[in-house]
Amino acid sequence: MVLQKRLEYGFNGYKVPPTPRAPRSARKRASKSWKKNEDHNNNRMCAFDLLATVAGELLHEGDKPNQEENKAFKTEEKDCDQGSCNKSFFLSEIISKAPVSDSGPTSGITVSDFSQKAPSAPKSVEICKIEDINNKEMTNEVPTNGKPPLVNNLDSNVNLVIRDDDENSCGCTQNNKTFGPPSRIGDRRIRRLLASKQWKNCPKFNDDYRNKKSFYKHQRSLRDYPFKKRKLYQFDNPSNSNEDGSSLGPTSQDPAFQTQDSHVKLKIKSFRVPEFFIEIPETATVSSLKRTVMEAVTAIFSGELHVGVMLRGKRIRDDDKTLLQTGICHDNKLDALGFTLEPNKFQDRYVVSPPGTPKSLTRYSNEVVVIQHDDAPVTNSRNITETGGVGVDSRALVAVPASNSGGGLAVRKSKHAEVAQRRIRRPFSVSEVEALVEAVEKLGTGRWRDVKLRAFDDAKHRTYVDLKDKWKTLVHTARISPQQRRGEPVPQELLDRVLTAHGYWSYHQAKNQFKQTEICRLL
DNA sequence: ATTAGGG
DNA sequence: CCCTAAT
Repeated sequence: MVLQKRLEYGFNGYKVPPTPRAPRSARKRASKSWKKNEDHNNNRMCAFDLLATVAGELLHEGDKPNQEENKAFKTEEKDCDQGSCNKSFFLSEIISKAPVSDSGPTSGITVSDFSQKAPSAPKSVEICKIEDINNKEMTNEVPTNGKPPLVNNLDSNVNLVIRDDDENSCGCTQNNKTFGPPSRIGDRRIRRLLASKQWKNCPKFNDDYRNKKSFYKHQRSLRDYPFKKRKLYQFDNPSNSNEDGSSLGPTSQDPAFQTQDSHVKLKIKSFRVPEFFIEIPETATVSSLKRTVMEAVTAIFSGELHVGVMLRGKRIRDDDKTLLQTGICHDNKLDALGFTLEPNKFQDRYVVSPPGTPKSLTRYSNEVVVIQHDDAPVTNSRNITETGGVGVDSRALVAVPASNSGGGLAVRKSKHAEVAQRRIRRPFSVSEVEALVEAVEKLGTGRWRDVKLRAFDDAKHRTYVDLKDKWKTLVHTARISPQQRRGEPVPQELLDRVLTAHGYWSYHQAKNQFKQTEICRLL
């Protein structure tokens, strides 16, 4: 095509802007310069035909390095869906459907007989010294959550497609991992290109873009956004206070259910808790051991652990469906309903502080925080001490029962008290860094939402902003000398990959951005 | 909601 | 991590 030739010529002839989105002022300037050039336009081609052509070309450009330039980065990647092969589960049974009249708990689900043993007996708590953990860690694989396929996840068009094929298999699929987006998300890339702010600054493009805008908006509305910032002052809406859906199903507070709905009684016959570790002095009493275990279990249950609901072997993904809609109420067969515990992907272990550890260090929050030690060697004496005196490792968080302040009431204290607590610091573990690097290698540095979805979907406390920030510091860390680095050391291999990926993507991002501006010049 | 960047 | 501007 003539046009493409011309474009290519243009690419070689002009200087690539160093920073895609550097200073806002610069961007403004750029947009002004485009306005100037508007009059030079004499291209007859329909704007959208041109865009389609160009988008296709850009797409090709973006994919090419996948196969050629970046063979060096190819590695193998596993996508495991463990939703159905998770070994930790509740055995449960629907006993009966009971009228709402009996004065049960508000959740509508009655849980009983926790102590009974069943085929899947509770896993015994493993107690070991903290030094052992590092050794064990090498062999202990933490199960990850089952997740929808990544490719689908990336494409908003198929985001809502209900998948059946992964429900009953726990086999791992192998994907090639390379730099650059896979071609299947191509049309999303094109959409992104078209929706880019660069285009919006292009006067010629603008009208067409506006026409398409409602379309994009609709697409967005179909997506379910992964997380909402917790609002602090929601006095008016007590039903919102339950952050992570600790009530299963419709609440009986809802008047509609009070009158019409039947309750479902469940008996959970046994449950298993994922493996966790406890550190406790040899001199501790049995009762304090009990207490510690209880603390750990409580923390695990209310912390970063997901509960999955399975019905007849299939995972129910839609949290908003009622029990009635899902058919939970109808199937009275034993084992029809199951609950899975899904530990956080990166949650290598739980460690609970020994009794006597001061809890005053904890910022209150309305969620239970799990004490989590990193495997970084403790270099100072501010480690956990038996006296519980001065020091708790700075990485250790003390569990605060959520219930002790009336279910999050503490956070929503006063309308005037601006108690938007700074979130607790949670250093990235090496495995998290690894996941981040992998995701950025593939997706680039400008798609943090996708990175989040891809690699941190089940890490509720990691927002895409966090990931972006972490990448920023990683790049910085990689550039400074190892002596200047602090915290848990990141393997040099990872840091190298950070720099490589960062270089790769900043180049390609700049290149693509430049193409857009050039194309706009021609319009 | 997301992205980018400064604090 | 937080905050904000701009999308």
